[in-house]
Amino acid sequence: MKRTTILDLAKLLSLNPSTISRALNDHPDIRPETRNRVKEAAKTFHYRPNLQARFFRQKNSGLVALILPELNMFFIPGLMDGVNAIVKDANMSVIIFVSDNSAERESEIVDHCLSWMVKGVLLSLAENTTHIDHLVPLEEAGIPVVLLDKIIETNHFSTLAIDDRDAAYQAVNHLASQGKKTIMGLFGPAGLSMTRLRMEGFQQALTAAAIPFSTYDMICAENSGQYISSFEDHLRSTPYDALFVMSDELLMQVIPVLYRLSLFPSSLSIVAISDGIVPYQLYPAITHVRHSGFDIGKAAASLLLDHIENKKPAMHIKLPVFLKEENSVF
Amino acid sequence: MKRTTILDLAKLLSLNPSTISRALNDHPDIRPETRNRVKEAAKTFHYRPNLQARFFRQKNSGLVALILPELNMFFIPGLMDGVNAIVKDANMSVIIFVSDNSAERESEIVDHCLSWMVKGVLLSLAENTTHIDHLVPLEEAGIPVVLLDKIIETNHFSTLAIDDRDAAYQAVNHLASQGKKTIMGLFGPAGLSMTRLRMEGFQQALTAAAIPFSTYDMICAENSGQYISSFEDHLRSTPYDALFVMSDELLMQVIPVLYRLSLFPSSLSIVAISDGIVPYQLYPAITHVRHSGFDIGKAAASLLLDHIENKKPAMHIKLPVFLKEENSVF
DNA sequence: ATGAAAGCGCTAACAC
DNA sequence: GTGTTAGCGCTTTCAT
Repeated sequence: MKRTTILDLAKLLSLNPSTISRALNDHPDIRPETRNRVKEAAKTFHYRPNLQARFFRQKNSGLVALILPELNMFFIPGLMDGVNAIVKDANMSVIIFVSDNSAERESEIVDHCLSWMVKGVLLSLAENTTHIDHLVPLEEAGIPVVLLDKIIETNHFSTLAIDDRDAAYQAVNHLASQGKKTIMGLFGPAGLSMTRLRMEGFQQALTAAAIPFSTYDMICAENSGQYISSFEDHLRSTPYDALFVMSDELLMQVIPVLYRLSLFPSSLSIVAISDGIVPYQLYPAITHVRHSGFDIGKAAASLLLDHIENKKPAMHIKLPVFLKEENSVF
Repeated sequence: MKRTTILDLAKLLSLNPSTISRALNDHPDIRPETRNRVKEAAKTFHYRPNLQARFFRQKNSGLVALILPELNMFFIPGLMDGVNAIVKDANMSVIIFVSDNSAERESEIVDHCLSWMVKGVLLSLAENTTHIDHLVPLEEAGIPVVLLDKIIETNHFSTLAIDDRDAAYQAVNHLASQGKKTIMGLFGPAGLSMTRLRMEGFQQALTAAAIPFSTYDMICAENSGQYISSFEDHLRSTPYDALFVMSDELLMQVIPVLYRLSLFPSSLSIVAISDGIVPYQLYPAITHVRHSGFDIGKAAASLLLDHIENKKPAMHIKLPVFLKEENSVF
């Protein structure tokens, strides 16, 4: 059974294809009577627009690309939800790509987005992406890009992330204000700008609190989780009174270690940067600086739509974050 | 700067557009020499295929739709990852939709998939979807559908999920084999077939172990989490020696309650159906029947591709699950 | 091994 | 307010 097309409807109603098209798209020129006739016929004959044809004709795609380095349980679902909420309200759809944290793959995906003629790109960078040269073709094609979460600041594209430095600062400042002196910071991959900023915030807070700082108080755990065991050895041999953890991912890895060493919940104060779910799995709940994937997704998608509609200069947005303090009383 | 098209290349090389097209697509008819000339020109002039045009011409879209009821941190990221892994290897892309657990929205999305001329649909049903009438148009259009995770069994479409009944059976059987007698089962929304099957497995295991069963030993928590508090009251007043939790989502909600009542980790044995992450956040880790969103996503996407390539009858696949026992020794 | 030509379904000038 | 017409970029018969 062939699919009903605009031409079919045109013949059926002895009208011109363009009239059908206009009627279906609520063009003001069309008489309401005609419009209704057309829409009725469309309904009875199960007409469905061929988006492929429409977008081809219109030289755009109604698609927003979301490129993510990986799909994990932290942050990503919320982020996607936020993106989706905004994009669907703009009558567009989300086409999703995963770079598997590979800069080369990311580059291929960007190419593919060009081929798809997407209307915009939301991109969270792969871990080993060190420059944004591969995005130049998007810029040349006039396709707006918003970098989110894992970003590199550049004049060419807007970026949106939380205020990483301040997040770490607030967290560590809280520990300092509790009188904690020996503080261990646990960080993610050292290559990420996100990590560097959080390390800066960490150090700045220590400095501000006049807490003597040595590099031994920071550990960068690369992706694998194998570093966690060296971290365990370190913890075993060195007494800390507080621990700063820069992400939910690390928090989740480190918690079993702390249980094993009986450092949690009793002797070690913990503060994390978190989306606020994992901290409540623990008892007592963990004080954390709260961020939200959903908010970031929403904000980034809104910004992208803004860029799609109005050509405007790139901007760098830092979403503020707030400390969510938990009572550590038993 | 206009985008380079096949026509541009044709003029440039004094060849016919069709030759260019064939050369770029490695058609065997084309002489290697010509092919290389064309590909070189394509590279130097930054030719990018217009997928919109190609797919329009070919009457398909290179898109697989993934329709999910919601984006949560359990299961979904893994599922998406699995889907994506398979789909990208088949040179197709994933277009994602979220039904927000609304049957009406799901219906609209299905319509939209038709308009997109997607090559196949992976669908996890909304909570209040009770029939699959809205999928008939897909069937009529010859677009394969695979229902996954949240499913309704039907003759019309393939389904893929874990063996829910067996998962619950194994879990409760394990508790029974440990000599547990008073067992509380915590379940999700009663409307889901997934829930009903897990309840069946729960009861069957109790029956098999000759454990007297009363309906008071089961609670269905509807989505909101407000039921959790009534569950807390119930737990406070009734002494159980074991708890079965049917999902990670519930497990995560219930853990803080158990801590609060001091039922965990000491007095109450817990078994859950889980993807195996949350159980290790706790100490001691929780014995669970392990399933995997990634595996389900991969299997469902593979099945869908199979349906896309070869017209074959619908099948119902139940992925097996296994008990992952943890030592509860302190 | 390459060329010629048609057409996928839709929209947007431009006419009337 | 509706019709006419052309064409988006690509693939694919069919012919040579």
